[in-house]
Amino acid sequence: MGGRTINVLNVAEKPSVAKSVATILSRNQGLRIREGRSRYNKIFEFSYSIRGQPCHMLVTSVTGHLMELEFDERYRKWHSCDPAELYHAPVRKYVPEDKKDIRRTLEEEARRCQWLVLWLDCDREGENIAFEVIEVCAAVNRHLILKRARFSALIDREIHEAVQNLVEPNQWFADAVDARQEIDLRIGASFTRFQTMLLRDAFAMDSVTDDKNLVLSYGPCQFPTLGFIVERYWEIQSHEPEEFWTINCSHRSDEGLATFNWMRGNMFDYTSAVIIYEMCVEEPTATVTNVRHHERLKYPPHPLNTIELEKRASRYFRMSSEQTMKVAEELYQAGFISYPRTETDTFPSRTDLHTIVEEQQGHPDWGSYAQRLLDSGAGLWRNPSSGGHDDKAHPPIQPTKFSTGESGWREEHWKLYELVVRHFLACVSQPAVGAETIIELDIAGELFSASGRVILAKNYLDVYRFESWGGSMIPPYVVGQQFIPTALTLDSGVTRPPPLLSEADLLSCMDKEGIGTDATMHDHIKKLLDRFYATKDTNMRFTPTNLGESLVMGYDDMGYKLWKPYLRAVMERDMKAVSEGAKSKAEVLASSLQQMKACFLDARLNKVKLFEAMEVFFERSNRSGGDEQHVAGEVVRRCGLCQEEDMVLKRKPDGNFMVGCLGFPQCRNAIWLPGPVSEAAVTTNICNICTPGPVYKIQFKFRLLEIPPNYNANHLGCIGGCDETLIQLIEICGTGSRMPARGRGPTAPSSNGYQSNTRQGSCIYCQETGHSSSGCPSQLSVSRNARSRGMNHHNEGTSVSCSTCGTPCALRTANTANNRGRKFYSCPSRDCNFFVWEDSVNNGTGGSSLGSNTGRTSNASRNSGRGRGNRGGLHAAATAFVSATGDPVSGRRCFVCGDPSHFANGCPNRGT
DNA sequence: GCAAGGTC
Repeated sequence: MGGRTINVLNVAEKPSVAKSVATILSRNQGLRIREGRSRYNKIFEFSYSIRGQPCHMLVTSVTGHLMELEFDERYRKWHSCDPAELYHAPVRKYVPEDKKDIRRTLEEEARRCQWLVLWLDCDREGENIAFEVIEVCAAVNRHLILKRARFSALIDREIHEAVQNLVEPNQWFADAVDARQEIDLRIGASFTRFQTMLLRDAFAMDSVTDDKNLVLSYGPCQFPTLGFIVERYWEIQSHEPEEFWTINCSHRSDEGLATFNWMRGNMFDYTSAVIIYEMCVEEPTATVTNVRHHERLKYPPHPLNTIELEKRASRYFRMSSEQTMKVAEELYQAGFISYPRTETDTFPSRTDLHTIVEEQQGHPDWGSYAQRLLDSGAGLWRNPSSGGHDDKAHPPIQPTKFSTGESGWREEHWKLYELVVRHFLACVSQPAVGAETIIELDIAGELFSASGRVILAKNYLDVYRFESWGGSMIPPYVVGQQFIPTALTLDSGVTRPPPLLSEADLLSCMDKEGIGTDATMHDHIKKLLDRFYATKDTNMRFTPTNLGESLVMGYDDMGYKLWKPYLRAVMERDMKAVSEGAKSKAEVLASSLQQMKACFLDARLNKVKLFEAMEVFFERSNRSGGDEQHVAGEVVRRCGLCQEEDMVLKRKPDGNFMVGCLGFPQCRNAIWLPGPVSEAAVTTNICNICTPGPVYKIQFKFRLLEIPPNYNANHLGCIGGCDETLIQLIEICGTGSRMPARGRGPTAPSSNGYQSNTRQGSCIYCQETGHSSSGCPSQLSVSRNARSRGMNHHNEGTSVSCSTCGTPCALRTANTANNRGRKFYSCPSRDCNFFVWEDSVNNGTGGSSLGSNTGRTSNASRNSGRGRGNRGGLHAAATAFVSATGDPVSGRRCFVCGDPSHFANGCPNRGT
């Protein structure tokens, strides 16, 4: 090799990498810097030798993608074409306006170079950007020789090795991204245009926003993210509290107080709990059966990556992920922390951890801790653990410059810098050490246990002030020791639904299901807020808006998983196949676009489902103009709800029949007819049972294949409530409509149009289990108006407000073994524990068998939902069997009625 | 006026 000097154009993904590469390769010798056409992307120049070839090196950068994908001009305008055409409309890549100056720099420099070396990040997106750079440069210099530098970190050895071992750019990687971009664009644009144009003007959405240009966007990342929020919301709505019982024991001695928990945990059968409890009270002597001591370690966190930074900032400082990334970016730009967009939670082995700690020694708050870390005699140092993720591009987030705070910093800068530093110091520290004691008791054959913990060494907890480790003292006990408990109580509680999703929960869901990347997750969350699909409360928890819930409900009723993460997962698999050469880009594009187009066309055919879902929450707008004309039909009877208009038989555009009030949308009385109806016509035959009359009978024809064999295809039926055949067919086959019930849990099947109607054992009208549909008090007529926000299918009114927080409480129906059918009010607010049985409100006792309105489980037990065996706190629950003197033995009396002449299991007043 | 992905 050797010979005359060649010009080499080096291009990095961002200015900071260009600077690092240039600094490392030039060894800071003879490095010249000049301006490019764009403000941020400088050009570095120096001499270098690649495998003996003398080179004049020019190092510059882009800022991420240089190009965007867009439809051809003819398809840009929303009304320019049918959205279905967007699945095959021509697309092209172009350099957007704000990137044109970068393109000019590349063109100008490429003209005078012989080689182009691509220093883009070594991931799929980076490879794709590499080809964008190639496209621009090769267009002005056909003779350019193209090379790719592969590096995994910006350190000397890696960079020098990379430049001496240049490889070919990887077309497969770039193709995978091309496919992803095209699929995202076509699906996103087609569904967004479709649902925006369909719904925006059809419904009065002033309650959502005054913005007349509201866009109802659909995206393969934003919708699954919304789906997580809605799903949790539904789970909460459909939660049925279950009453449970547990025995608590406490013992106060000169040494202090010990609280023992029943080892059976929570028992859901009242009678069994009472019987066991009475056995304990009859023989209350406690014998200590076991005393165990052992050492416990609490480990520091793994090195910090983006998602953990976002989650922790949300938990510790209540910062949104979007805000966190903005502030982290600013700290990064100013050089205080390392690159904040990283998946890596493992320090590369060559990281000089000691130097980073040394830099922090002078800090007034954590400087002395840093000094202790460096003192080998203190034994505080520990080599950091590995979280097991490495994106091969960036290290974990760590401090890169010492600061005691800068004049331009806001509170968020302070907090985030402190988090990054303390997190780093924690990572290289020993775990906290605790001594735990567990004491086990036997009372009448029942086992109880208590535990205590003493922290022996705080270690990393000294610097990581965001975490704590509760220590609780427990008096000493010895095996064989006996005592009479100070209190032995039978306490009750009810299971609580899980909480709304927090921002940290949401990020975890997205991470787990592969929705978005660490650099974009916060964007998707913000988009949901910007689009009015969800709101975030002061506790950083997300609730879907009516709009968000309607959209998910609509697609769910079509039976589509468009709001689930599967679509993205399939796409991710396809991308992987393309990047490995197992499938071609064209293959993946053709198959997934064909599938998505079919899905789109089908969704459009079923658009009535979206309408119905929207009708649950929104009034029809006058502007609707009749996109969804209801065909006027024949009168069946007078509307019993508004008593002003007639109910008429209609066939919906999807082919299903219903009887609806002509007063729609003011009156929403509607009766949905069985799905298998193929024809229906109102006759002059008047039902002689149903009142108020007249109710005209309808001649039905059913599709034989869709109904059970013992039913006839032809049926003269009545919709007034007397017709068992009709009721049974609706129960068996479902209606053509979505059901009035919400609160569907994740287990609800939805593979066919009838799924929500075929659940066993519950009434199809009101979804309650206490009666069958033929005995439903609402009969066939269900007012869709009742299905408003915040009321689930158990709601019967909102006449009680929470005495704790004032929130109106829904009246619901219990479905527990002991209280089936019994009504109760419970506060919908997450942090409120208000609960009261309706009968105790009505008879003026104000309390319930739970002893008080606050007999709730604690926060700690909520996450487990129906958590059998959960030991959540029950401290405020009924205290049933402790005498005034504190001696349980002398105070023996029936738990149920208080009579000392018998126990609860023989009580004549006890319910079953 | 649509997506998601880079990054400033």
